[in-house]
Amino acid sequence: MENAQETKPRRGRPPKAPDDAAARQKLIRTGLAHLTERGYSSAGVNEIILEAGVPKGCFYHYFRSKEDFGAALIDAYQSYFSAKLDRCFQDETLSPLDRLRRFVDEASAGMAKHDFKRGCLAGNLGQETGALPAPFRERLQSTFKDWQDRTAACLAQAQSLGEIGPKHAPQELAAFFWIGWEGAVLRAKLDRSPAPLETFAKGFFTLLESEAENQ
Amino acid sequence: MENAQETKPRRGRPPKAPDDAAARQKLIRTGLAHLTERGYSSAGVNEIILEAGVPKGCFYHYFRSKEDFGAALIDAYQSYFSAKLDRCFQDETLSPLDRLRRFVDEASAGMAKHDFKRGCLAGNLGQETGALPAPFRERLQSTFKDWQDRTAACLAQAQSLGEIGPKHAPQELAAFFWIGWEGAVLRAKLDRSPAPLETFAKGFFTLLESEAENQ
DNA sequence: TTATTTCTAGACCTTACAGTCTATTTAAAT
DNA sequence: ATTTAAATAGACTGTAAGGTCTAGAAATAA
Repeated sequence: MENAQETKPRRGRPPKAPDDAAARQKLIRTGLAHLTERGYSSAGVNEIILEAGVPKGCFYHYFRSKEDFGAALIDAYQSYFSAKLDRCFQDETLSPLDRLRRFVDEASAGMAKHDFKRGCLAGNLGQETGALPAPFRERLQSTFKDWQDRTAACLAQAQSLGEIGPKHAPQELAAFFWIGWEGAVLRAKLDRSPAPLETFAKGFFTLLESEAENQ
Repeated sequence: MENAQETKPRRGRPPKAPDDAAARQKLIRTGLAHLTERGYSSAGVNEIILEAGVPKGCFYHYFRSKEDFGAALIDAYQSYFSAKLDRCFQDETLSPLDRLRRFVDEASAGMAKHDFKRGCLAGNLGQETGALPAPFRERLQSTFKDWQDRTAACLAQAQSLGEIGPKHAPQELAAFFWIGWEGAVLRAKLDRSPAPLETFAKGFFTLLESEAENQ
């Protein structure tokens, strides 16, 4: 009666909400650092727990397996990144196109902060598809779809404001953007340089400009 | 005297030229299949020699280590691919821009032949940088530089023939192309679909067209 | 033939890895 | 207090991986 939820209170120590579990969070953070740098296959559970300062039993208390952990990392990255996109794409102080530019700048700064040694988790794992647990594929695809949709919405606004022309569908442009952007992140990592990000962004915005001029 | 090369003939069984060594070639071919599909880290020497039907001692006769093998694969892929580019970019029956289109079509057909399960070796390993033997990085970078240079030469021709405008430098465009193309290959592998290749190619050629119109 | 070297062959070794097991400690309900 | 379950702790296990070793077959100069 006094309990808001209908579940009667069980005896024993109640489980922490996953978000509060410090050890779990530490594992996720450390795991993201490792996987964005090394990918899934060559990332070791032992290394990760060592760096996180969490014992093994604890890892397998929160995650059934490395695969389960990997899936959790994809989800964590996906929501972290969606939030980042929203922050940029819903910034009312900027024009829609400038919001996209803001994302590009922030992402670039983010890579710089780690000396261009860390890439995009979705890109890394996407490339590893052939070596990954099968369920990862769908998760990664829907991740890209999500980012693409948010980007398309931003581009649609730009289009309705006349910042870009009506020549191409926003969805098509957004698809183009994410295809190329992931390639740019890949090269930035390989070259340890922001140049590929800039090169791609410059080309992409040139494409958009031409769209505006040719309408 | 009768020997063309100055090296005096040694006793014992003479080493086969690497190109003739059937076992070595089989290993390279099988290795390329595995690494384009799974990358370096998760590809197993044992699996490869098993599929190649070559005993282990034989592998370590031709290659000092997995790393050495990987380096040989990069070189093999690099020269195989450069030849492919030359075949396209020096096709006199086509206009320069159509040569690039030919490359896109051939590469797309190549991926389709393997059900989009195999990607680009350089792209795969580039993404794995953080987990790779350090010397691989430079090798991969020079691989991309080589492809980019060949592509820039083709675009320069297109520019001198007026197929594209003088707005951007061919090197810049070629850099943009390879950044995005590798991203497209990544996504094509993840999606098991030619769509990303087409989407990127379409956008890229649109960009070039606008270059022509705006000159 | 014989000496010498390459190439083939695969059993074996070592290490690193994901995953298990058994305690112990901590926190809440009774 | 006592009971119950969560969370921490880390030694241990089994296997798969890269790499070594030794032996023999094949090839050619002497």
